[in-house]
Amino acid sequence: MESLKQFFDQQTPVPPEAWELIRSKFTEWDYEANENIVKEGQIVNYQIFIAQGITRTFYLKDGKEITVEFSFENSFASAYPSFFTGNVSRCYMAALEPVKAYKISKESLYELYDNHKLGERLGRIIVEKKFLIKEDREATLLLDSPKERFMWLQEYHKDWIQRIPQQYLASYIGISPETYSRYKASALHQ
Amino acid sequence: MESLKQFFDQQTPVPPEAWELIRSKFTEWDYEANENIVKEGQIVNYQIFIAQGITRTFYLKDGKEITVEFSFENSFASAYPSFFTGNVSRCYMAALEPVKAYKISKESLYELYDNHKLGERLGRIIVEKKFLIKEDREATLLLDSPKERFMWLQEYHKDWIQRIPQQYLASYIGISPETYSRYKASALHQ
DNA sequence: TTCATTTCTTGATTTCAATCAAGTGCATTG
DNA sequence: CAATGCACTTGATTGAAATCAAGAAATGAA
Repeated sequence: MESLKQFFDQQTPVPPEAWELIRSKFTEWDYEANENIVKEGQIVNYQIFIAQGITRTFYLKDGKEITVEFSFENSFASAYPSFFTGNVSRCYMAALEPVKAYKISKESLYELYDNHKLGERLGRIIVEKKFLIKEDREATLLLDSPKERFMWLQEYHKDWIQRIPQQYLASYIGISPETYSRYKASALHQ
Repeated sequence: MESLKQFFDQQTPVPPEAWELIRSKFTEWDYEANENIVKEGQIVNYQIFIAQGITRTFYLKDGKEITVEFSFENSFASAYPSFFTGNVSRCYMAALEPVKAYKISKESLYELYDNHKLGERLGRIIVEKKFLIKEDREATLLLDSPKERFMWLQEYHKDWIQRIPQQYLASYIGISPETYSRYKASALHQ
């Protein structure tokens, strides 16, 4: 779980004995490619830290999958609306590639929160970062045109383009697969 | 600052001595209607708790204001991307009505975080809630049509419609003022 | 390798909301 | 009380992306 330790240390220094305790709360967990980690209707009472692989979070509307999030190695993932509220999840989370993860239950996490200030701090910092991503995304969806969002992807997320099927990228930036394909073609001819 | 105490107590119980300390970190602050509380380019190192009034957060793109948030009484507001990252703000925050607020500096807040587990907890819980709002909003913007977003407003936020000028509501749900007006007219005739 | 299935591309058409443009009503103010 | 501006409405037009519809290419299983 070295990657997890490193992740925490990047947020705030974690002394060895705290790390031992934290570590003991996590269990290893693997998911196959395309496996649904979370399904709509489930109550999600855990988070995972992704050591390897990518997850995709999406909603199903009128039979269409609409992707709202990709989570990569060295980050936490969950169906957060369900996790935070205790309500059933409206979204799915699936493994895009085989995923190696460390799982922590809500119960264990809250134990950590109750007994260790450091736990609270890590929890706060992690959610602050997630909030920033969403805020950014909100601005993009409201301010930028579909074409601008496509170009943002090309400019800042070449790595995503390598690893993630095009249809999911299209859906993530809120455009149809056809439009994505056309933008791609027209970007090449320039 | 009774409203602030109540707000905290709703999140997690706050013992009297902790409350005394917390209270001492806040200062009263008033803003006039239409006053810009935050301007683009500023580094925002405080949050406010709104006791009375509404604030509106917006981006300026090509001379157009695009509203991303309303904050009402009994909630915290700030230009969070700037507050969390320390970068200059890309958005504005203005008072929609005269605002009576309690202000806390980042410095004081972080002091509270450092010295009191309760501070961390409150900070975490507040961000978690803000995150949920953004996540919900992301889903709406990606999943729902302009008309559906308008209807959502009509159904769940009648109070907003009472208090907030129409142009801002239009911008908040990502449609033009003209389209908003038309939807409104067609909703009346049904 | 071949076959089947899924993903991506390309073309034709449609549609919904933006934009452009006038006009109406309302409030503020001199 | 005009008169100026501002918010909202209504109409005409445009345009960008969705949808519909076939193919082409890539993937993967037998």
